[in-house]
Amino acid sequence: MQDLKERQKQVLQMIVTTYVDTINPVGSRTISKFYQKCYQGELSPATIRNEMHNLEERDYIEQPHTSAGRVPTDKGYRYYVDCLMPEPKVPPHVAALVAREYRDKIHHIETLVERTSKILSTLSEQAGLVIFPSFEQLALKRIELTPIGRQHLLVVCVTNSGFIQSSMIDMKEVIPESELSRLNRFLNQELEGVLLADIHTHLADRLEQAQDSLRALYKAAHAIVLESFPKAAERRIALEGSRHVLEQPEFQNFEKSRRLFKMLESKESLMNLIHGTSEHPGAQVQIGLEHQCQDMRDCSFVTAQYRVNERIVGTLGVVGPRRMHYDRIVSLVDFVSRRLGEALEKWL
Amino acid sequence: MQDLKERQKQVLQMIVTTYVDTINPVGSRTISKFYQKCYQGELSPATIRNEMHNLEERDYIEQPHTSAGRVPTDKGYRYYVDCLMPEPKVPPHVAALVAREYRDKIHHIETLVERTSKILSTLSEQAGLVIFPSFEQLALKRIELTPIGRQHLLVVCVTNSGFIQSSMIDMKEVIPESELSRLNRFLNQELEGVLLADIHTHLADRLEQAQDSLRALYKAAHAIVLESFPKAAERRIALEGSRHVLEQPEFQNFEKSRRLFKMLESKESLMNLIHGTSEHPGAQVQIGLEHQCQDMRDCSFVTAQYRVNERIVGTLGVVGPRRMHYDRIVSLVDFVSRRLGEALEKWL
DNA sequence: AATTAGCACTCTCTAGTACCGAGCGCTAAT
DNA sequence: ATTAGCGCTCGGTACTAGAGAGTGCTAATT
Repeated sequence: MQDLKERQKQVLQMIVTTYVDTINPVGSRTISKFYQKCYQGELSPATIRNEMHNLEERDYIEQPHTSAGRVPTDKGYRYYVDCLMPEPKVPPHVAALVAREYRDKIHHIETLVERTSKILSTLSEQAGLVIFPSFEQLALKRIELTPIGRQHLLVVCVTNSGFIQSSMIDMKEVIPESELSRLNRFLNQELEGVLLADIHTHLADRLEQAQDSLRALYKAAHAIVLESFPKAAERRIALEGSRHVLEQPEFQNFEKSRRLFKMLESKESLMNLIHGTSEHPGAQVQIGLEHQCQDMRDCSFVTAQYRVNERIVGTLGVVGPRRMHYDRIVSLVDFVSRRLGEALEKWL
Repeated sequence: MQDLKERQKQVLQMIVTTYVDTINPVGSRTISKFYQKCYQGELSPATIRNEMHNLEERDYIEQPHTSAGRVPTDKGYRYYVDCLMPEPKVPPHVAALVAREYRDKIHHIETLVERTSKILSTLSEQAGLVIFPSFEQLALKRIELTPIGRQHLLVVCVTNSGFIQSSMIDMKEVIPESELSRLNRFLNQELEGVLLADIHTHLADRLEQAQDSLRALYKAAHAIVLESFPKAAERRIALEGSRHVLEQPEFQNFEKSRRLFKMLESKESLMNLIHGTSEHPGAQVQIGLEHQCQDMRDCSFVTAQYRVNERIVGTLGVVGPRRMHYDRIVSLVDFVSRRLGEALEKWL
């Protein structure tokens, strides 16, 4: 694809920005006036019409119907986001608002995540969503076995960064106190520094190579670990402010809003759409059909990974109509993802 | 309010049921035919019109406009729910569906609650909601202090019914192992059988009466309890299937759906609406403006408390348009509330 | 006294029509 | 390469007419 001429870029940019602002298909007259104001040059509507024709031939814009103005296509938005959009910058008052939300101590990780989702939604005026962090990529610091009554064992593990994961397991047979504390010491020796994701295989490997004298110990340890770390921890999503999307004029249409809500309510589909996105730092944008999901063809996603100790632990972002203020939203999502990471690091 | 005549009841009942089924204001002709089918009697449209006139004068039904059929008012629905509705009965296939959802072991309480909410939503074809259980009204069985590293203390408490609540607290100063286990034993002696809600005041009272020798111990215990049981545990709500309400014809109207979603997204308002409801067993119904909330004037709530060991621990229910199948929904909500209670009891 | 047939009236909903205006494409002139 | 001008297309709005559903009222009937 050969690149666009300078003036075509200008026209495309104006079409995108005015369309995003006004929802009205943009006509040549409007652009002509706008051009005068922005670039001091003089261009007649007819000239603009010619440029528009070129842009339309190359699929950057389209007409909803004859005798209407032009509207950006997915490709047009994409070009805008990649090449035309002003450098994303978070305005100070937004930064201040976000900072204030994270200021006071938050006791539950749920609260933190849900609050983040709400921040995204309020400041973007779209739907905000946060996939709950997974600590699979963090290293184990210590593990603690506590008997609860006679029947149950509470397994608590703490990661390097101070996160706690606890679960209760049934014990088939009663393990004496002394045995338990030996097992506990053993687990800590074996597993300190191992990634939570690798604990299973680590123990399984060691069990195979183990001498007979240690086999029993390994076996007990493995059993405990197996039960207390469910293999595929189902990940939760916090979604806030879907009503904002509903309020967009393009979703007045009943059929469209129905489809949208079907999607937003299915956590699995949402997960698929935004979880696989690239690992590069900074925000990614998926525009319209780029994500291949017919039901969401009128929506765009702006997402970013968030990190703890430079390890990716989750994804967050914003869902809105294709017609969105990409520059504002991209900077917001990027900014919030960093703040959430920091908040998690400072958490305990 | 004097009661209705038998035939008026019949007419009102037919108006409610056919309106709920069809969304169309019900005319005298329709009722006349319906009457023939149900009661074998013969009544001309004109007679029905007279009865309708009476019912309208007494505010049980109203006309959207002259020359339209009749529609039940809040008062009309209320009379239907209180006096006319068939005895709520859960059809066997619904019971089976619900039972299946609770059959396999569920590891997290979040999963259990969210699944319940989804059940309510799917089977009612409305929005389902469950307020997370609060264990404040359950008695403490044991409490366990575990040091994590040198900085933190994990406080785990188990209720009579086997529920776990754990929280991590910062320690200002390092407490030696022996001191800690003494404290632990002490806490268990003091607090076994006390309601979670009363733990604070219980310890505070004892502290005041304590002899000097025990003062230090009480003080430490109180400090720990204060930090690990946040005073007002903010309660979460699981809400599923709001899209169903959106799909109802009466919410096609943009302004109405906007108002509805504003409400549904504000957990606090929802909480206020359904939390205060009566403690009687079985489902309660709030119809239209009965709940005094203008933003929800077109909605009804069907809610029920759910219990663990006969103690109320939470509320669940269904939100939908005023025009809903009250008999079906009431039986469903009542049924599910009992099943959730049982599931929680059998939980560990 | 209760019921019913008949009729005039009201109001919504739909379809059809006409018209306005925005915006385009094309051609010919600059 | 740019632009002025013209004819054309098409969505949106306003207006009208007619159909249909349903009522309320009156007078007749049981």
